[in-house]
Amino acid sequence: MKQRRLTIVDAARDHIYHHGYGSTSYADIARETGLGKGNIQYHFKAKEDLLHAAIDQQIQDIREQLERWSLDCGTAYDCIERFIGMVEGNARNLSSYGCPMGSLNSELGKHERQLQGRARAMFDLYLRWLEARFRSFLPRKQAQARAEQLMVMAQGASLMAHAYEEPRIIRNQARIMRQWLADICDQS
Amino acid sequence: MKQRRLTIVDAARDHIYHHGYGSTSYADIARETGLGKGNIQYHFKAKEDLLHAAIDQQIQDIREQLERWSLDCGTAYDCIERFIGMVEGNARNLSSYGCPMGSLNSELGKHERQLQGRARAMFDLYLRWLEARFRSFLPRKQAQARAEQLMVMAQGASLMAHAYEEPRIIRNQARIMRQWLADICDQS
DNA sequence: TAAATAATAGTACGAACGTACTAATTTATC
DNA sequence: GATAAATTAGTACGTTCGTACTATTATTTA
Repeated sequence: MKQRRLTIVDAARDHIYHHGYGSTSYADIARETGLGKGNIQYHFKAKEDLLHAAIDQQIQDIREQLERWSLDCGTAYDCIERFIGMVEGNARNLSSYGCPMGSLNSELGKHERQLQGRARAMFDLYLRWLEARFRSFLPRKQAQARAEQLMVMAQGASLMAHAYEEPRIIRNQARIMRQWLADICDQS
Repeated sequence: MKQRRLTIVDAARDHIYHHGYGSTSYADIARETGLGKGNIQYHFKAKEDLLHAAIDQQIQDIREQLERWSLDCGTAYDCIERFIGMVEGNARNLSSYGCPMGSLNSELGKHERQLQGRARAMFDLYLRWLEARFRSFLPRKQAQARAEQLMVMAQGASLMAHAYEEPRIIRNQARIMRQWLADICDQS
């Protein structure tokens, strides 16, 4: 049954996001899904498999989200602003638990470099998508630099907001990002 | 013997920075200091005490560093640039292990909110110091916002550089921060 | 120097974890 | 409806961990 697998992965994503990968156990997933511990292990032999599946599903979600944005938004400017809007819209979760990508990368980078490589793929998706949008009105190298800078600001805002448990920090930085984006467009 | 305590705390700081608090055990500290496990526990009854001591010592280091900078640097502009220079100078470590403050806050924020409060004090030191420097040429609210923004950029740069294991990201962002600082000074 | 205190090492214990394994139950297939 | 496969639950095992405890050695103090 495909549905069962999805239930488990969803629970794993939530628990990893809220408590970190190292503090997520089979017992936790079993409790939160109401399934037996052995059942979880039947679907995911090793704990790493659970993490891979959680990341893969999140990558899929991001892909679909970016495709939707590409269709919905008119100009490249609107697309990039949609990204900023997403950050601001998640202010509460970001300040409570940090960024799902950022905090996972931070944790995995400490000891499990191989697993971190998978988590990094999430950043790649956003970075490449943003870079493509910036290329609508900027040369290649500048577009790359701007995409990187925007991700830096978004990640920094998430981390600081999480440290202070302060959604206001996200909102302040979102305003700054919008001004920053407008300035870039004015210049070009 | 005060020296013994310091040896343990130093080892704890390094290990927590490199592997995270959750992946730091008494056995690890014992191995890296060459002391017996029971001895470590004699000096620090609970694991939390070890973390508190590590943070306290780091806070002390930051305090002394900021005082030194306040004396050494001429203008407020120089002071702030010294901060940016520190980030850039640590590019290699930051890309290998992330920021000691940022990654610790990110980890503790997930489950141990009380311990995170102590870690947050490190951010406060830098933020207040930067804010005081910005106030040399900016009104209070603006100085506060600028300090926050600079920390956001520094933390975002560290996190992204760590995710990609790429010191280049730190260096790129340091250049952007310098330009950003120069623009602020021009405007005022 | 003798007694007391501090410091050090080692071990024991209970809990939690990832994993392996087994048995039972459900679902699918012919 | 019988047989095979997939699914589910539960348990057992070996390891690691934080902590508690004991014994031993070094240091201080009177």
